[in-house]
Amino acid sequence: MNLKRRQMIDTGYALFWKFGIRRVTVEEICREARVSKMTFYKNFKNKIDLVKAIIDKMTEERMAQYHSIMAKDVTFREKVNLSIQMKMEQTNDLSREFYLDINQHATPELKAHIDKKMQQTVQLVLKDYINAQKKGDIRHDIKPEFILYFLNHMREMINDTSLTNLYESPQKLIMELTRFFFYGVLPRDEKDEQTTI
Amino acid sequence: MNLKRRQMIDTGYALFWKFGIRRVTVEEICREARVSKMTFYKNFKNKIDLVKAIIDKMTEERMAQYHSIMAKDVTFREKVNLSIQMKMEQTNDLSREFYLDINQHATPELKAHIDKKMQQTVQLVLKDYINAQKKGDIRHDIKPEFILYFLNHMREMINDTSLTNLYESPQKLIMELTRFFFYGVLPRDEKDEQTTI
DNA sequence: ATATATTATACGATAAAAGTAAAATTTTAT
DNA sequence: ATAAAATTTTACTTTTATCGTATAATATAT
Repeated sequence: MNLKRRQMIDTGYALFWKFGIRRVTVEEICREARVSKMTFYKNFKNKIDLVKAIIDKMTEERMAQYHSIMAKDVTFREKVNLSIQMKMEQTNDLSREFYLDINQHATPELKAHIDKKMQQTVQLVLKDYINAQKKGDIRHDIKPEFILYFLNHMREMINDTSLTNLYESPQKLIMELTRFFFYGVLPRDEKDEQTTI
Repeated sequence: MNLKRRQMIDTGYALFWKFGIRRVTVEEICREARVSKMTFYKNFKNKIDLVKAIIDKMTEERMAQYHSIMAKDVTFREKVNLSIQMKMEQTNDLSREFYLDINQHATPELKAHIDKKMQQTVQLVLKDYINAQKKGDIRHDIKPEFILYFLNHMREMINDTSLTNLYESPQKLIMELTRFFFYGVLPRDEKDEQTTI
């Protein structure tokens, strides 16, 4: 019966989304989730462990969504368009408060966990792009390792204030990066709906 | 130089609005307001004292707004119309978090202070309505205190889902309430621009 | 009926926040 | 330029909140 677990993850997500991590107490989550503190600590090592579980759930859901897009019977470019859309919607998953607390206040342990998760998803996505390259959907003269590098460093760029300052919100920057990544990769000869100067 | 004081009140308001009172620390307010802790405690007895100052400022501003409406050279009906509009806009002044913390977590001292403030403003508005009644702008057989009660509870009604569900939009409900307020209060013999069935 | 899960309560340890004091620095007015 | 006032810095004590755990009591499922 992991109903309770789900409840804790859901209310944890809701509260963290609103107030960030540090402003929310374990007891508060328990109260909201109608769960005793003991069951909380039976399910999670501590608050950070809950954050991890939440992030895991989020990334799982994202990956499922991503895979369902990649499984569609449409052109690669269309898949790319859909995943851009997806990414845009997902910017709402992490509120500013949640995001700030993770990046500024997170323990090295939590950061490591997030990095690991990122690595995993990156590896999966990379496979798709290597395949796409074989099929000619991506330029042949681009190193897959560069794509990997770029994907790995997107978060760093998002945290780079000199970059974020150029945009009205982190979300806008994420959109820009994503767009740049995809459209910088597409082969030149496949211009279908794009118009030039 | 009460610039610092204003800064503290403003950032205090902003943070309390977002997170409620208990989730915000004095040091955080100082950091945000670019003010040392010492000047905070030179200006305010404690955090609750800052909350009081914020509430005082809010009520002052509201009252100023109200008085500027009542000073206009328009009919009483129009004045009431404007003040109802004003009240509806003020829903954004107190966030849900701020409101909850005040009502659930407030010390008896703070509650007393708020009650006192409320009483003062109520008395002022009451005067206006008693005058209006003398001038014949309001039915003679209605208690002015009841009018105040009704106006004060309009916001609550608008937040009552069982009521809002009856209307296609909150605005429609506001219109309904306003219309109800007028027809129930205005003297029968003064029907000017209204047309009947 | 018995194992398992969950809660309620109480508790000590720890960390965070509140609040104070004194000296150093900056601002402001003269 | 200088004295007075305001503000900050630093360091500190006290208070409060939160964490995390132990235990006994209660509920739930098979």
